[in-house]
Amino acid sequence: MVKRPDARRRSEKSRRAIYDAALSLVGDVGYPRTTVEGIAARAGVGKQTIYRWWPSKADVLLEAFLDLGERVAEEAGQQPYRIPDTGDLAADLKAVLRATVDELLDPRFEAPSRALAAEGLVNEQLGREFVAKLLEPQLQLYVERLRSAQEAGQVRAEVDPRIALELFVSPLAQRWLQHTGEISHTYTDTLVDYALHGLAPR
Amino acid sequence: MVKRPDARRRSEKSRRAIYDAALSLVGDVGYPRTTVEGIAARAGVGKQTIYRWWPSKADVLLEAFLDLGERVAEEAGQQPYRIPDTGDLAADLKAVLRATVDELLDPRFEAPSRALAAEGLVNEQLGREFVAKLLEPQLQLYVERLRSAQEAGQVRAEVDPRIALELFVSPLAQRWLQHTGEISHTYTDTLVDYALHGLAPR
Amino acid sequence: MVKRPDARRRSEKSRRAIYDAALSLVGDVGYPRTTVEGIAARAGVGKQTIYRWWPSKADVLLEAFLDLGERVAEEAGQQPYRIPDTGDLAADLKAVLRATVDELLDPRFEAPSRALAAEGLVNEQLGREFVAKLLEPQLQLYVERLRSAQEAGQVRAEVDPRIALELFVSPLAQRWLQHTGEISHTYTDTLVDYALHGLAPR
Amino acid sequence: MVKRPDARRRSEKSRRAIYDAALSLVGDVGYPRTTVEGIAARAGVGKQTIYRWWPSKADVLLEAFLDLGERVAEEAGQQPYRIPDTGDLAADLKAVLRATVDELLDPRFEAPSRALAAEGLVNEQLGREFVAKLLEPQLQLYVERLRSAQEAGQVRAEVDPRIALELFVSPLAQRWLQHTGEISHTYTDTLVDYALHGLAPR
DNA sequence: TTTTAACCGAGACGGTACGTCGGGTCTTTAC
DNA sequence: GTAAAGACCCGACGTACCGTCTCGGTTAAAA
Repeated sequence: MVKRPDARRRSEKSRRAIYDAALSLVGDVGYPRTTVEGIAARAGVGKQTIYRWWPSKADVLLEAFLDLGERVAEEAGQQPYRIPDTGDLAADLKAVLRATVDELLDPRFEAPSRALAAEGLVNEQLGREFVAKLLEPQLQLYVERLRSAQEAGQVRAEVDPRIALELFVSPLAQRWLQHTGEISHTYTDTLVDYALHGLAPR
Repeated sequence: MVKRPDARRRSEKSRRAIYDAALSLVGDVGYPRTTVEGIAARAGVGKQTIYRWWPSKADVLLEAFLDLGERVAEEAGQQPYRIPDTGDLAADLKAVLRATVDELLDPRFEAPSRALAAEGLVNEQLGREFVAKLLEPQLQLYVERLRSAQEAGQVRAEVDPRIALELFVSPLAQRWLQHTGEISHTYTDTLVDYALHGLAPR
Repeated sequence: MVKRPDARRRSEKSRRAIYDAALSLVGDVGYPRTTVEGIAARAGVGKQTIYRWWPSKADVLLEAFLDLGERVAEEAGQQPYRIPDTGDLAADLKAVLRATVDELLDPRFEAPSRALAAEGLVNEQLGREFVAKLLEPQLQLYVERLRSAQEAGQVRAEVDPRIALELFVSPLAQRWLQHTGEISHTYTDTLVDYALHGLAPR
Repeated sequence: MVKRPDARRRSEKSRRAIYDAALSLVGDVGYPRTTVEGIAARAGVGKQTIYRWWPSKADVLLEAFLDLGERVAEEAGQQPYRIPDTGDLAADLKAVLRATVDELLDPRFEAPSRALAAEGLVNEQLGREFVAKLLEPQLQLYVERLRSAQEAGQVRAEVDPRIALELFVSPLAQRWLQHTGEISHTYTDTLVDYALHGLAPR
């Protein structure tokens, strides 16, 4: 039987400091050279305080990143986010993807999210958590927008939205993750056009 | 000035042993717990022999993997590979993607290629090499097939093949890498259909 | 200025429990592996309750040991102890030393007293306390008995009793502490004989 | 089966540096605050180099101390040491004990030898080694001198020299180790006198 | 054909970080 | 309202690997 620490007595100050230290360290020196000891030192915290609450540095980073997302969302004074629905599917998708491109190029997000994605490839458990907590909720928004488009007759009824969304989301993801190409607003606009109207002649 | 070792005197036996040890270790214990020391020990080789020829374990693995690919190709008694061109673009693409699915599910490839992809996300230099030596050559085959389809009037002339191919390749890649969904022959068939004919009604 | 705890409000039950836990732990796992945390846990007491009243585990043990001595003495229904004075100095000394041998071989005393002696070698302050509270009072009894023997003409007048007693006490102590030889009744008898009559021929 | 390191490849420089660092650290900060990490740092050596060759800091110190003894002995350009035998037993013993007193008061020896003695009380294995390698050889010299005195008729034939020597050696040892009294030339002279001629009137 | 230089297996070395343990302090919770 | 429980910061533990280095020995190129 493992001794679980008492979460009620947890120091909120330390938690915050650890999140901040983790994110800033990853930004400064990169993920592989970020160490638990380094996080503890920068956070002004004992190593044990990290090991008490997280099993590994990847988990620290995941939580720190989720927390960052929440804080950013809160700042933006948000109601649960949805993809805009102006009636023009192409325009709505292009707008959202342009925003995504901007976010992917934001250096604050770059290092930690790439690090998490990488760790997730190799560490199955973390990968699933990463996907479930960060990726899927985003993708679900596309599913909803595509459903609405199907009702409006702008997308064929027999199309599976969960697969359809990958036509424009995955290419962007891959270019960003694997540096297989530049990412830009024109690029994502093109993706939307290709996906909606197909490659074959009409 | 760096001392370059004399490649002519290199022990072929050691090289082979190191490749084998690296691949089998990654398969056995996973990439992060694969160590240079471990590879050396399993290969029956001094550590220095590894460091003499490769700068890092990632590079060892990359070469080992490239070598594995070559050997497999050789076994298959292959002329330089091309995507079949039967005149039916959809059928050709589906066939190739089905073969890719089979390969991705082959456990021999699973651990090392996932490991390399992951390392490539975080280690820019390795990532570029991975893309240049493994990924791009594959993608180039699609570019050629799509060009031929354009000439045959099966793909619109203004479509950029390098982007177009991502509509079916990237979704598969992402599902496999990030476990965001199952991969199967029906799935890739669907991708090809969606990509060629678009999501919007005709 | 240090905050002194209010000794009047001290919990007698905790004190007892700590003494018992400390002695039994030292007996069970040895001094170096006895920890303050371990004592607290076994005593069912918070660590702070120990640190409130003692500066270190050595001091806890010293007090616990003194207390043990007192309790044992009490059990024995004792008036302040003196060395018997039957008029036969040799016999009296031999009797006392035999009793001491028995005590030294009692496993209840072995671990803690050896531990305290060891700690006292290295921790000067504790050493002085150990000597002052445990050792010197014992030695003083010998001083008195030897004085009485001098008055009876059984010991030369010019002999310094404080030094003289060391002739039989120190060898026993050293053998016990440093395992430099076995200790037994015959051994201490011999010591008394040698000390009283000298090594040189009469 | 434990992996034994190859002693032939051992770095003599590191060994020396570790001895020096260990002795000087014990001298500077005392035994309990001497850490393996500290020794490694001061010696400019990796921790593993210490753990490779010694099981604990106590063993490092023991060897360092033995080595110091040897070096000092070598400096003194020594033939195997013996207690002088001028025919006058009392004088010879007094001379040797005076020298011992001087050595015990030498600050170079003080900290490490006290530390070793202390550790030896609690760590049985080390204690035996300490006694066997350092203490007993010294005591044996007294045994020989006393035997010679017995042959010369200056010590009673039935006296056991191994016990007899404790009459003057142990008191000195105890005073030094446990701070139970000052040590000086007059003190050891007195011990010799008492031991040789006894406490009882002639 | 001999010499000789480099590679080779082996593994010790100075280091860095790991994850754990316990010290001594401070805070929270429960009796 | 006191003290148990235990989280906290800190520092040392002993281990695992890192990447470099040195040691003999073997082996293949140059002389």
